[in-house]
Amino acid sequence: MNSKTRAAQLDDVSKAIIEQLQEDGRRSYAEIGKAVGLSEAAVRQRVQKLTEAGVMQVVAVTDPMQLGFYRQAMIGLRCSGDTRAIADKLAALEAVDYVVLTAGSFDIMAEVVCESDEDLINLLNEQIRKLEGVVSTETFVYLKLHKQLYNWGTR
Amino acid sequence: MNSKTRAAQLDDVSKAIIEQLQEDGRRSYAEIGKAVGLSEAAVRQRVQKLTEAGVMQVVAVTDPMQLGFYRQAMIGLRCSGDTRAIADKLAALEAVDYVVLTAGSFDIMAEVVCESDEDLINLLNEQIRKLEGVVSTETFVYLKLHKQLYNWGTR
DNA sequence: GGATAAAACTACGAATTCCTCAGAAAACCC
DNA sequence: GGGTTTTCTGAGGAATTCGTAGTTTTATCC
Repeated sequence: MNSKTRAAQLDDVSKAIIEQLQEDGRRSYAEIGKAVGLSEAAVRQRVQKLTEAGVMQVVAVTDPMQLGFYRQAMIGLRCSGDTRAIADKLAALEAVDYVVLTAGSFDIMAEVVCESDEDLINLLNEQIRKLEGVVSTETFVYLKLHKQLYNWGTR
Repeated sequence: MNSKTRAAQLDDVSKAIIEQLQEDGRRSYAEIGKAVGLSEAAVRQRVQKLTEAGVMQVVAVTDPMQLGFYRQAMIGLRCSGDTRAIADKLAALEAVDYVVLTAGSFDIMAEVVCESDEDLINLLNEQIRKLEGVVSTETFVYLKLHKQLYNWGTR
């Protein structure tokens, strides 16, 4: 039973808790409790359950630009053979932070984070395009990140 | 002076703090202090500064699948005119959680989160493809999310 | 429908953490 | 060197979290 693929229907209270933590991941259980109408302990239990179930996790997210990674790109890959195996190898690369199997003119899309154009070129030629089964790639260099949200699931 | 675009070089201690919070965004300041060799108050001050500077934020991230959004896709857009204006309009759509201006055969790439195929079709036809300046779109439906990381910036 | 089991919630004391502030140390700038 | 700013530490009190026990609610089974 893979609980990661099926939706456990969340009630409004759990959604409200998630919303609170999407605004501020360090907000206190007590404060969240006040906002959603639950005791502190109940909020704590729910957060623990939601986290264990993989529905939600509280983490720090950073801005690549501010950390010296000046070049980001989305790479579309056309492949032969088993795309899952290729996706595994892509996922193992340090510079790759996002990999998804897709339907369409690309079989896989991967987002990469690099320190410079040179790193990106190296990554592409030395690592990605040498993978067996990768037929061709198309690179979309990021000019400007315009929107990035983490708060779906509560609308 | 837009501090959001230039990297303020982080020292190793701040990077270590970020790593701690990437593992668990609710870890206590005292515990982080022990791990990085700083007092609890100093950790708190640094976290506050990092957050205010936009280098990092601690938030809850959720799994769309577990929340009933069964259809995700990346949409590549070819546009005429000012792509920034179009990106703004895309960003304003609820179902759109990620918008980036790119160089390459697409001018904009947008990730969307929908509850069903029908929602996706509606979104595409009623909202996105009706936007002025959108010449053509290509949709890459997600088959399987393979990797999703939030811990660049510390490698 | 009633008994039983499981799950979710509340309450509360103890332990821990957070917040504020004052002062020390370090870094920086003429 | 003197002055200024920034960063850090330590300490006390306030607030939060944790663990646990007991209660209520919900679900299950016959």
